[in-house]
Amino acid sequence: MKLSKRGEYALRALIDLGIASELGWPMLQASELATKEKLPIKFLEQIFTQLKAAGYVKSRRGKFGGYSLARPMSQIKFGTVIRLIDGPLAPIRCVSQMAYVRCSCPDEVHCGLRMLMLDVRNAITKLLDRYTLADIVEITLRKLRRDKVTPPFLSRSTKLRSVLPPMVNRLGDGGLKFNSVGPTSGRRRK
Amino acid sequence: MKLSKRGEYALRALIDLGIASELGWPMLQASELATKEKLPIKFLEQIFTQLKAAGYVKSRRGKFGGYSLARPMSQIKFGTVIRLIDGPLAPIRCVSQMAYVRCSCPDEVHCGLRMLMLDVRNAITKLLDRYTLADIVEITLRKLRRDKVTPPFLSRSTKLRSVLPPMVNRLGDGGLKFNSVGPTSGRRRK
DNA sequence: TCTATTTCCTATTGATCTAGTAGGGATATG
DNA sequence: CATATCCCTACTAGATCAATAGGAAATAGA
Repeated sequence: MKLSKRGEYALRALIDLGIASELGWPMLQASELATKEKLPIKFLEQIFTQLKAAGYVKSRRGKFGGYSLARPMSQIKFGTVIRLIDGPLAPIRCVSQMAYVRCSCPDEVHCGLRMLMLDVRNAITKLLDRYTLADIVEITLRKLRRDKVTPPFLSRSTKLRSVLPPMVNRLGDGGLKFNSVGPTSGRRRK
Repeated sequence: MKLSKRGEYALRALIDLGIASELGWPMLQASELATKEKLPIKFLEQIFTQLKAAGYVKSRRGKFGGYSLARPMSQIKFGTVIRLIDGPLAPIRCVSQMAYVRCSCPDEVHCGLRMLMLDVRNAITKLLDRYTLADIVEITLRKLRRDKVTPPFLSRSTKLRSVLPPMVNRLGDGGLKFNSVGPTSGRRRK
């Protein structure tokens, strides 16, 4: 039940790439991303290599090079990316659809643990296989605008446009039902 | 997104202990459980030690010793057990309620990844913190009876009662809504 | 062409975790 | 006392994680 750092950085990178591109900045440099999000550069490079090999990003090298998304954000599902980097989503292999392995229990059909874990698996994949990069980018942008905050990797020194390009807003407000966040939860309305 | 073997065996042990006890067999031996479920004995012993220290099981040693549940099954939640053995349920610590740790991202409130992972965490805990051992044991027993199967660890050589004791059946059929299982999915009705 | 900047590629490493194994001690039964 | 059980400590081979290191190849501008 854990996302590796590698996986976490990969998703962060994709999301940032998505946000930047949506704001008219289709290409980001690894170093840029690393400093802003405080990730180790060399590690991030490795991750990009992996993402590139899988067709999620493309790159340009040399001066003013960088990485950009290689396909439409609406076709990048989180589940698929996580599977690529961290392996199967299921808590135990005997409930994995994509990478099933029989377990050691004598009777799989009547295994209570399996029933429970199948539900857990389904709950996880229901979210991760449904939401795409487009969804998350959209929601994040909405939040950022609502609170009048500029995403950090856009505070570039040179050539930063003073006015943000008009944003697409395909969904009505409240389209996706993310639980509102609130720090560590606990009490909410005082 | 993964349950360790240690965690898996712990849950298996508890479930079997629950089933056995519900059938009038309050105590099981580690060796017995290990052979029937095909788990390494010594490893299982270690796990029992841990479960005992946390108050889930109690033990009796010497000849005819064994392990039994130390508290009512309805008070044993899966989430708690897994947290004990495998640590936090949340995919990343910054969305963990029980073991929150701030992550490296510059702005937690506007972090898209965090929003998504919070949903995943909630989906997981919603299941694991709701279902108790009592629930799973009940469902499993129902399934076993429906299909007229005897749980393997009850096929003990000596002193096995010929007639199973009357079972409690506190819930109407279909009370808990587990997805019906079906082998590896794929095609179903040929 | 030369230099600076970027991605690309391969190898290595220290730390931690996983899934056990090993060996024997303490305790209970008959 | 013999036997069966849990109890306790230590150890380990292997994998995985999260980087780090060093340089090669490509690109842009002077």
